[in-house]
Amino acid sequence: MSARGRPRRFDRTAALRVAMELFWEHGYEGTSLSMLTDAIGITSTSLYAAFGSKGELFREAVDLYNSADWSPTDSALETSPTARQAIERMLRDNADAYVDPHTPRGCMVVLAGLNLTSANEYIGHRLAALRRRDHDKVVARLDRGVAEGDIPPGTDTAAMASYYLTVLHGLSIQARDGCSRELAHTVIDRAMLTWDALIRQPDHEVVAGDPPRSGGG
Amino acid sequence: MSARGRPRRFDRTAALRVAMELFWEHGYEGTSLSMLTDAIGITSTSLYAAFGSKGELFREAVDLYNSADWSPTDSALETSPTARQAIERMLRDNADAYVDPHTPRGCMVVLAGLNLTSANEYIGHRLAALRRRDHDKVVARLDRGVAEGDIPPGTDTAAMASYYLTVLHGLSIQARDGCSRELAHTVIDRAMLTWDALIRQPDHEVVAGDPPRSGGG
DNA sequence: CCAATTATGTATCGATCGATACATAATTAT
DNA sequence: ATAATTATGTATCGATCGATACATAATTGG
Repeated sequence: MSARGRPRRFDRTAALRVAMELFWEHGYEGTSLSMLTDAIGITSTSLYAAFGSKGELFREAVDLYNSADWSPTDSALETSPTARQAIERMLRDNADAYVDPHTPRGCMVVLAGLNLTSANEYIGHRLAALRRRDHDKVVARLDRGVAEGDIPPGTDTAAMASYYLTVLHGLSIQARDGCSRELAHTVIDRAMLTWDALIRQPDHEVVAGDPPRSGGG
Repeated sequence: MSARGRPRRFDRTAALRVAMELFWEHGYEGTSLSMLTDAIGITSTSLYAAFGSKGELFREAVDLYNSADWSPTDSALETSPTARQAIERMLRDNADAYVDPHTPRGCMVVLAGLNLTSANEYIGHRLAALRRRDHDKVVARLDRGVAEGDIPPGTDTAAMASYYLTVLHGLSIQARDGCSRELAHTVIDRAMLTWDALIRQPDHEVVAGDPPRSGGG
């Protein structure tokens, strides 16, 4: 690729990952250039040459965070056979990621852009747009459930999506506050009770849906 | 009180409220001294003379936020006759505050200390301690429900509290993302279904609890 | 070898951060 | 009136913010 010129002395991908974890933990404005350069082990000159600016670096870090390896949401929604299983897997896989001891706690998209100076408000808008996209994906998956018959027609899928995303976003705060994996899954147990209470309408048949798990496997 | 000396030319209480709203909206590090002095209309000298430091000012702002006027949680938990009504009122009154157009959206205690430099981590710890205190209050109210008979003995009140606080914290993010008051209450409708699914055990009588509201008061 | 290209190292930019020194104004106690 | 006390206004502190200028090192293309 970049054959010409003096070769880069550091691993750009590894550096991006270090930056992602710093932004993830401390947020955009809570992460300074000196924190980034110290953690990566390069000078600010090299960082700017490789990534352009702090805002560009953050954008790349968010892209990395949202890539398939890091974000279990897409695969949970797409591969689960029923809408109920899709929601539950989305919640449980994300919860596992939120309390993973190898990475900062909670969701970067939720947590990294909340405390911003006016000059950097666009960062918050970008992350809010990503949350809106997740909301739309959940609604689409629920609508697919309606189309496929495992959700009764007439169900307010938008409200249902908002409810489960509220739980998901709340779990980011719980994770930041140190909650255990077990407790997170117990919370999800309770959140899934809503599904059974709402979807099992008296005049509708329930097609699929596994029983609520108790522990969290 | 402060009879001696030159009288203060600004309203300290009003200034504190302005500071509270700025910290509430932008977080601790997202609010600079110049933002504070510009919004209040005083010089940094006067601000330091009146409040000591940025950290002290923030502490007073959090105290104001947690005072009875601003925090409906305590009154909801204490005055509601049943545990179910206490939880539902806590959620609905807080949700109303989160989307109140006269104040920043969401909960200051949840949102203001998430993106911090290492030097200011104590701010995050202080707010986390307040969230833990809320958790303990909810558990205490649920335990009281067990003692008074409207919750079956053996109920995992700690898990129940974590669940409802997860929903409450998630509503702060939803509020930041612009959700309507109606949608917030619809989310709470769904959250309260968990109560009925868990508390109405087949071998236990339900003593109290109003039916789930649909719209939101 | 030489030119072109790309990255690095040093040193620093102007702006802003939170915080203060110092002199002055306005009030009360005596 | 004078001293003591408290607040204000001006001007600025050292540190850090994100970002760059400039010279040098290391590689490829010719």
